[in-house]
Amino acid sequence: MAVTIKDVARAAGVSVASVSRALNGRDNVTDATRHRILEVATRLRYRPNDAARSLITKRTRTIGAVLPDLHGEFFSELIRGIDVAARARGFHVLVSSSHGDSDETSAAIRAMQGRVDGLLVMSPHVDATFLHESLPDALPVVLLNAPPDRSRFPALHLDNHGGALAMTRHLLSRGHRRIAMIGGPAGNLDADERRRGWLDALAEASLADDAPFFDGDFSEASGHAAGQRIAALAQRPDAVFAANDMMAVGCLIALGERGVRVPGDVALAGFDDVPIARYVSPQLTTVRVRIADLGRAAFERLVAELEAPGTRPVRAEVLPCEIVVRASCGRCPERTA
Amino acid sequence: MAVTIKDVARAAGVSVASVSRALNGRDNVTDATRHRILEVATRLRYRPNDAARSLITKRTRTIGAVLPDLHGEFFSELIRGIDVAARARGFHVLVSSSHGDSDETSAAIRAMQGRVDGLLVMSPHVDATFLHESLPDALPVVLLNAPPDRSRFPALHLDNHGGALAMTRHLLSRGHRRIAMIGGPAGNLDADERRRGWLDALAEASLADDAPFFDGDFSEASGHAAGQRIAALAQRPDAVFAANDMMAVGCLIALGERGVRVPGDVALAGFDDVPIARYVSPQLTTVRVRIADLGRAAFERLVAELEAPGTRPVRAEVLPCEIVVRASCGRCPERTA
DNA sequence: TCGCATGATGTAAACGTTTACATCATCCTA
DNA sequence: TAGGATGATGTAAACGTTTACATCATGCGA
Repeated sequence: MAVTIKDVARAAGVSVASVSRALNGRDNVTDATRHRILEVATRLRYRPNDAARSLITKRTRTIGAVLPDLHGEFFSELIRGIDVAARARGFHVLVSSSHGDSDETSAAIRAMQGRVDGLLVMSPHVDATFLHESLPDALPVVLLNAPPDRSRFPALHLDNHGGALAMTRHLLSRGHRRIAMIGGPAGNLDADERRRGWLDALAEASLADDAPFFDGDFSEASGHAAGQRIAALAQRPDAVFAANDMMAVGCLIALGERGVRVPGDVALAGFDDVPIARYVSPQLTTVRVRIADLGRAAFERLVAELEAPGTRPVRAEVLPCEIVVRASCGRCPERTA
Repeated sequence: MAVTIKDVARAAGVSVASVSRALNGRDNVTDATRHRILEVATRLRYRPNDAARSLITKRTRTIGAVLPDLHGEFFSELIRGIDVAARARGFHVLVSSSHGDSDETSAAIRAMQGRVDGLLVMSPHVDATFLHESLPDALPVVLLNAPPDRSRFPALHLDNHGGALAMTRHLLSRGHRRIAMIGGPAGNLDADERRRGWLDALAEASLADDAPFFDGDFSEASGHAAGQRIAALAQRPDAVFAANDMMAVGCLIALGERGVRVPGDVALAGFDDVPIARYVSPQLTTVRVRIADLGRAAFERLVAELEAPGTRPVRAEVLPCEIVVRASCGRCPERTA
């Protein structure tokens, strides 16, 4: 049988109330008493029972992270960011990596009810309405990279639009005029925003009209397919901007197979800055997203909500990206934020 | 105020005991009563309070996963494997990605006390003694890729030795005689086992004596450095077996920079089968480890311990690896298990 | 010296379950 | 038909905390 607060009280010759007060740092305890209690508690290796505490405080000091099927690096970095921030504040993290469909997501959310003080939810393609049904009004939620809507939930986004805008501007500044894009899966928010950034930058240069766009789905294979089509084009683009690195890598390989040189014949850029980006040849120019920061920021936003519900406006925050210039878009030593 | 078991009892016209029995599937409840209770419970959207339940049952239906700093793919796959298995059995997963030092690991373990029914702990380099101090005797623990010892904990291992043995044998079967290895960090169990497998295979062919060994630390940079030294060697090896894929990639790049062709001049193999392995050129021959399976198996082992403590012998289980033959070791169409 | 404010400490209720035990109705057997 | 076995249901204790409230001692001003 584990040692309880009663054992500590008895051993210290005080009441359980005093033990509770001393251990929770309340001020209405004599220093002498507190000291004695603390000493006894450590000697007895006392550990408060979280269940009993939660039962009465209605707090678990645990948050849930509900994530879709993410590629390894994104997933691990995100969890890492969340976990580090959570630990710093004495919170625990319950994970659920839901595999795609929204039924499973809402099942996971339901299962977490009562075990968590709040939820971090990432669901890049589903529309948020199902969330409103799955979630009890009382539970604080922060959305990650979720579609913008007039939701009652605060949300955090990577600046997909800004990153794509900056990258396309960069390519334009290098003298490229005909800049193609390989897009991501239909209905994916990140993909849409990246496409929008690309288009906006082209529009600034009055080049948006017949800009070549190729469908993709974020997979290396779809990038490869797009690369093949690009290689076969009568009028090849000066540059190709893939909506993520995996497609850029696929495209790079396809171009190589067709004898199209990068960056000699065509410049190439990606998005995400996955580790692979540094290992392909030429190294890939890309947009770096600070994923761990996204996780950390989301957690902090959630904690703010927990500690002072409703005090901060429910709005979307945007985390900046930075472009990372490497060899695949030609010799460009500078690195722009 | 949330709806409690009392509300359900009142609405169904029975006692709380009957509600509890009905909801927990006990057999001593009339079908009629059970049905009525269930109906009322769903109508009222009743959700049992986990804290109250845990308080009395001493169970949380949650397990903790304490993981070191792993590369993205390994981390996410492992969590995924654990999570899927856990969800199937109605368990939750508390994660903690400790960043290296064992102080933090044991802090994480301590923090999880009382919140979890059992622990999955991965700590490839620390010696397991500190675990014995950090862990209460009562808490079931399964170790992942931990050093073998006369521990009281069951453990699961990837078959690092077997994988390296199989890969080295494969290289030998392709006619390579002088097979170098780039090793992993000192004191790392996986690295040691892989080296041992390589040595054992060489010993079988009486080639172990002056086999070239290069130090590495699992980083791409250390592989690159080793590659440079290999390229500069007067008597180059026929093949290089890197203890992980990242070092193999680094080595590949270094060799390419020095004009050493792979697989023409030297064959190359790695370990892990990370996604990058397929995207380098030539594609990398490597040892595939089924990480999600490792997570799943570890969870199942832990659950077995939870449900029938001490019934299964405390011993180490080993999960097989398979070698994946690609272009980097020359044209070898077959794929061996 | 009395009464009162102040501050430390104790008492006990409450949180929402599960479950041992008591109770009660029903059915079967003698 | 009495009485015992069986099985459904109810009662209440228990789990280990936190916290509102009561109590008590102390010090201070009048």
